Amino acid sequence: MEDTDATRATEESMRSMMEAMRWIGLDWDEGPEDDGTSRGPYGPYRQSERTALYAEVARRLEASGATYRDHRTSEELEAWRELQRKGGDGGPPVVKASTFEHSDEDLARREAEGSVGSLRLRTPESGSVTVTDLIRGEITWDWATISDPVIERSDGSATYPLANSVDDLAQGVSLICRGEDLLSVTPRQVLLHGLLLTDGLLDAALAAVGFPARDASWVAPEAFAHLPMVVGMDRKKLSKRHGSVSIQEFRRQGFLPETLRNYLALLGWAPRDGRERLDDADMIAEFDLRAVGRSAAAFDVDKLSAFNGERIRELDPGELTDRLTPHLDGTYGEVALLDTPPTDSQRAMVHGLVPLVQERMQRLDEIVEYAPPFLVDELELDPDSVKKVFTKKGAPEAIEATIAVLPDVEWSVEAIEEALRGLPEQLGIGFGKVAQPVRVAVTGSSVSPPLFESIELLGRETSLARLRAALPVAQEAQPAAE
RNA sequence: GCUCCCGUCGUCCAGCGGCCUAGGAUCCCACCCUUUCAAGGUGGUGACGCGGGUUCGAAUCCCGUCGGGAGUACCA
Repeated sequence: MEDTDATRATEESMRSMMEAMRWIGLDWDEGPEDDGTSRGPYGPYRQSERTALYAEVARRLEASGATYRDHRTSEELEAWRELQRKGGDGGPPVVKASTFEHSDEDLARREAEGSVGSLRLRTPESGSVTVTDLIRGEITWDWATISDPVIERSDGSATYPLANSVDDLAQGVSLICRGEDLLSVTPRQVLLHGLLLTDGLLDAALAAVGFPARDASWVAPEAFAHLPMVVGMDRKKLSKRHGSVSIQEFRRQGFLPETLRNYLALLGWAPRDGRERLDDADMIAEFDLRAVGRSAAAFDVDKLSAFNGERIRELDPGELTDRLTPHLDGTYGEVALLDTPPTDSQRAMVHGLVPLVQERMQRLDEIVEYAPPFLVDELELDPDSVKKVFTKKGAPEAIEATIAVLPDVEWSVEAIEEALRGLPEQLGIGFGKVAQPVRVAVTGSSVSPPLFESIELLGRETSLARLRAALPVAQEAQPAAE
């Protein structure tokens, strides 16, 4: 867990990240646990708990001459960079020991003033590095274009380059797989790996601070894989709503974790046979880093939604009922249509509703659009639907006829359908002219789950009560007689 | 500015010199089905950034160009 930046890595943000990973279904064999402990033989696994190791390594690196101290203040550095960028003496802002190391006098003066300075790693002044990336192939940089990184801040804390390089080796990391944004940081990482392995520097440091010894067979990580960035539909990187925050957001919106896993795997990759619908076993069996694409992928919520709807339709009704519950009891939203936990009758109602809504949902949170008529005592009629449907000629008659026929039908979907189907002929109008007014009366809206099923689910009493209550509204809405 | 990366339908992928008058998915449109909304079915619009090469033949190889992205922190 990379929490070397104390200002960003709060207890809360770390917890939220682990929760998000667990929800989406990513587990780990070795690493931190929720309760603050660790699991695995090469811990601790929070970088904030490994500071003694980093400091020990830094001392040894310093003693070996691989580093130098930089006493410049942030202001001095910023001014220098500004000058360089503007073309000051022609070069880009590359920090190299050759031009940056303090003279003996300057060093003495700064130290006398009490400055500690930060610790920079000396990178080669010339020559080049080539790293092999599983996704991008060979990439080469000239060392002259690479700045000497700060590996220890003036307050003594380790920075990401040091901490990660140490942990790569100390914890036996075999594959470094991360975003493309970290590609340019790779040269200094391999440089550090080499230094840490030289003369057993890391092993000695590990022993000195009492951390678990490395397995002797570990060398440097076998491979790097820099994955393409995921960007928004506007091609800008997913900054504002990224990371754990948006994962929790997807959860609230009712995306299934298995949908997210499937969709995310397809960003930058596709199985050989081109199938898009993959379960975990498929992905584990077929995923191949070498087949990952190299260009940034835009996150398309429409496509995600389509996938999600497909998976919702495949859930069995009992499972869907369970998954819907947190969207109805106020866990994820402000609307609480169910008690917590739901009563037996509430659960039965949701269970009965599931077959009616399953094929018309893309996200679980859409249940709040369908459920109210079935879970609420006092039905409110949607004004737009009233205006659109009740004003039509024949609406009150259709409702009256339904009221007349409903008390005596056998209470089944089929019988209800048969009874209502008989009405158009009797009234001399089309079936739509009957169904719509009845729909609005019973469900409160001109858009609802299938009518006969809805009536059946609501029950004879509730359906009749709603029809009777709506009748005067429909009569009122009729255009004045000429 | 400098360094590195990338460039096939709006979007995600397939394509690895001829099977491509470029395929699938999503989106959009039309039609069918239909009690509303969906779901489902059928069909359709839509792309190799540009310019040079190499080759009998290029989306596929090479060069250039343009465009996009990332990095350029005592953040990670």
